Amino acid sequence: MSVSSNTVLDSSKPEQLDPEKYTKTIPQVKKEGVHDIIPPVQVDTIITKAGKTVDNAHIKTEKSKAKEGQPMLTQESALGNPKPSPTNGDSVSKVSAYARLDFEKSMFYVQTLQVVLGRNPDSNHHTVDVDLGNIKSVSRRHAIIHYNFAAQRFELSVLGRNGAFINDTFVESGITLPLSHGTKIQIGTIEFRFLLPSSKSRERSKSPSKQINPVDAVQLKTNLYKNSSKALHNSRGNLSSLSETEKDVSKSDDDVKLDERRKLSSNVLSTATPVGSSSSSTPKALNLSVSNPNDFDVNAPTRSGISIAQQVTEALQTAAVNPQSYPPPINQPLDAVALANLKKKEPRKKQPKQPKKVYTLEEIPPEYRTKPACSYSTLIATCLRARSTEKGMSLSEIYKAIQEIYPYYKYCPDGWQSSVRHNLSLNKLFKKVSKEGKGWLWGLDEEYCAEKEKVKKKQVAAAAAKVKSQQDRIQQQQQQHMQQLQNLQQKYSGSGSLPGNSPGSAIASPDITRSIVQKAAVGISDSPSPTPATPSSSNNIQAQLAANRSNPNIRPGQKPNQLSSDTMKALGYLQQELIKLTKDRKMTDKATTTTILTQALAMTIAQVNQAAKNAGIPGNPLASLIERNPQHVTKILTAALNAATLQVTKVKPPNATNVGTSSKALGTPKPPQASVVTQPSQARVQTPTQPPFKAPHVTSKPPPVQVPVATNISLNQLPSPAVKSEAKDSDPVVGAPKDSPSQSSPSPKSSASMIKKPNYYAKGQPGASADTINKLKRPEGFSKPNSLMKPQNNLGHPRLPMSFNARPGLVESTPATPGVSPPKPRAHQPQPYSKAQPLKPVGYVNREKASTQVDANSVPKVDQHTVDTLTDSSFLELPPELSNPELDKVLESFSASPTPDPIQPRKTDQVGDVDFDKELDVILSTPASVNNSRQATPTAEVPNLKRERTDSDEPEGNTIAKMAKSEQ
DNA sequence: GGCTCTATAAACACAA
DNA sequence: ATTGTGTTTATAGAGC
Repeated sequence: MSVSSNTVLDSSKPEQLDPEKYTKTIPQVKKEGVHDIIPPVQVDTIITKAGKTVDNAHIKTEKSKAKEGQPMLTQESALGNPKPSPTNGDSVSKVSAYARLDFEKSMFYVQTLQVVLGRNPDSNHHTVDVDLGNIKSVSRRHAIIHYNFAAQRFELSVLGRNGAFINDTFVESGITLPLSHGTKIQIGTIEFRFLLPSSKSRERSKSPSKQINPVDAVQLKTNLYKNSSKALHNSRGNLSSLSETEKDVSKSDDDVKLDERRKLSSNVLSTATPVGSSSSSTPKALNLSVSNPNDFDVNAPTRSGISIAQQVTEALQTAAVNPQSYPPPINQPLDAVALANLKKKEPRKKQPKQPKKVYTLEEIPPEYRTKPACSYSTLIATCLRARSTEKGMSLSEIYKAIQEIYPYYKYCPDGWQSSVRHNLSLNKLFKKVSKEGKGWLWGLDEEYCAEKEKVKKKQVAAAAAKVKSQQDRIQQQQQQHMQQLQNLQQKYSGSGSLPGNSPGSAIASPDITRSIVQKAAVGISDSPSPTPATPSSSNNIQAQLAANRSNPNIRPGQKPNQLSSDTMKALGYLQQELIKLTKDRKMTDKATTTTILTQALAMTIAQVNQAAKNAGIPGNPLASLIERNPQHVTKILTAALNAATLQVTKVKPPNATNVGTSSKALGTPKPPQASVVTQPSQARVQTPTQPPFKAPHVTSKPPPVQVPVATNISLNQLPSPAVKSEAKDSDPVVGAPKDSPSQSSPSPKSSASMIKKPNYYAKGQPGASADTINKLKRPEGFSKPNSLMKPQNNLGHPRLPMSFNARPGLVESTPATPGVSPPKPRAHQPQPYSKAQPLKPVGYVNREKASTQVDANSVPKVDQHTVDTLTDSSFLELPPELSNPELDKVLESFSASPTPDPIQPRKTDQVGDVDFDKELDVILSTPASVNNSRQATPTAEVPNLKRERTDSDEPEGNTIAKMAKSEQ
């Protein structure tokens, strides 16, 4: 038989209680005792002999036992050992109890108003106050002795399946019988008697004995619950201190530590002095102690009404809170402080509000331990939908509903109510329906809900449309691509001289040409300009380049990151030169500049390749040319740039000074076209499903600085959907004229929807990466290590680094190379509904920043995009299959054979009159030595050289013009 | 880094 | 005076 707490306190942690604390609280209890409220009744006072508190008595009892060397009575001892002498005042005189259970050879003092008798606890799940041993016939919780307030007596409730014998009469399970002094009880084979204090001891009680009203008990219960709970709540923060005091207790308990005591007491039969709060808190108020076991009388129990009332209330409360649980569950929220507060005889109205029960993790069902994922607004809305009437729901009802629907809030600490209130007040989703009493009845604002739903649907639809437009766009691009290929194949099929299609041509490799062509195809075709501007030239270039792409070795979806280092270097050189050349010019706008640069680059590449092919030069002619005579390349570039400028803008490049220009070369000048962007064939242009890109470029005003769409597209990613179409920062919306966005873009929203996402997609991609931009912000940006960089000390015409020929390892990947998977597109998820978040025409973001005038300063910015594209991975990646050993041979041969200076200033001022063929014939036949010597030319010469050429490079322009004408 | 949304807490006012 | 309710403000974190 064990002694454990039979109070509502956590019996598993009796050590949490600080007897000294209780002792300190006792005076309060006495002072403010509940005597006035709940007068003691017939529960007679158990005499106190020593006048010590029961706490002390309890502790001292055990202490004394230990000190006196008395073994803690085990069940065996209790049942088998000689019963302690009742007259042993030392051992019992300090015991306070309401009753006593006299076993054959031991005693159990009932010091609480509820005592559980049962089998030896075999687990932590149940505890008993009186351990009847590990007998199968005894249930774990076989019987309960409790004080019945209404009947003002102790009673025995039989719970055990096997029933019990009361005064030799079998009582089956579920029966409750009154206990009187001397009642004989037999549970299983264990027999004992219930004894009450004698009237003598009752008389000795100093406590007044008043009649208790059962109603009071009920009231007391309520108040007690509140008080205790509140006290517990208030004392929550004292748990640690309690623990601290527990340590003190353990320390002060010099002989038997509490844990040991608990273990040892498992079979103690003597005193069931609860370590719990009630016993600890009540004794002084109870002010009872048993001076002598013989004091137990047949007559009514003696009590101090207050304490008994409290304990009864506790019992009732326990039963109420855990009706299936006797004794109360672990961690029942009652502790010393709580009980001490309970005893405070304060006016009821001042009693603090009942706090919420604090649940331990174990008490909370696992499924309710986690907070619902939904927000409070969702929470409330759900509850309102589920429970609300037309009148709405009061706050308390909402609380309740939330707790019922989301039991988590049944167990979680308070505080969420504040959030609920906050939400109700703040969220427009909720509205006050009607007033009721102090507060309002809340309901859902259905209109708002509908609006919200509407917006959500819109957003979802917009997102879906966005995705679809992307898909359509990709599809169209693919179709355009295929169509281009077909056209070009037809166009060049008979000639057998596809530019750049020579086996060894790495310059005009499909990768590069794809880059450019796709740039043109995407950018130009996406251009909503209704004017198919100069389709000839663009077609020419695109055809030429697309034809290169027709290389069957390159699959459509293949990553075009397979250029040789030579090619990359050559392209890098060309890019740099283009940038430099463009800097000197007044370009119209970004789109135009992009187009011009693209065309110029394409022209140069194509012409070099074609010339090389015509000359029978295998390998990488452009690389060789750059290697041997970069000045010539610059010259060609200049001419091509002029030609492209003329083609695109129909205006002679203002700065086209280096290469002769000839408007005549173009034949009859076309009427100035507003469209600044070269339009490919209409078939390619049409992108009906992409309104944003249909924004016309045509404008009588200075053309807006448009995002060179193509340049923002990671060409090498095609058919990747990662197409950036939205300008970043200062970039305006494609096709969205600054001044009349609605005109060019009928649906800004749709435009936005189409533009926004590509921006995400483009993030981190080569064409638009910040790194690329940065690189372009510094014209010498190619100074990145290992990049295709001209020496800085060779300004205009740098000699390519010696590593030019070293193909391997040259590739300096751009921030996002094609080999690297593109940045995961951030799903442009619709923003959560926001009351102040209308759909913004994001397409026009920062439009005002876009300059419609492209001056020299703006050109580099435009170049950034262009070069971004041109320097994307397709330019920088080394295609293994193009690692043609022939390249080395050619390069070696070029570098080995001296070449006369081929550059002869030619008098021409006509753009596009550069005779690429002748020029290249000369250039390519120029001994390297001569070129090398030229490379030593100070860069300061470059402008002069260009000027020279301006006057003398008419053939180049002519060639370009011829090309343009042929395309017409 | 800024913005928005959400959660949380606290202070305060008001009414029953 | 107390309590419940409602409002407002501030702060912090997360996501975009």
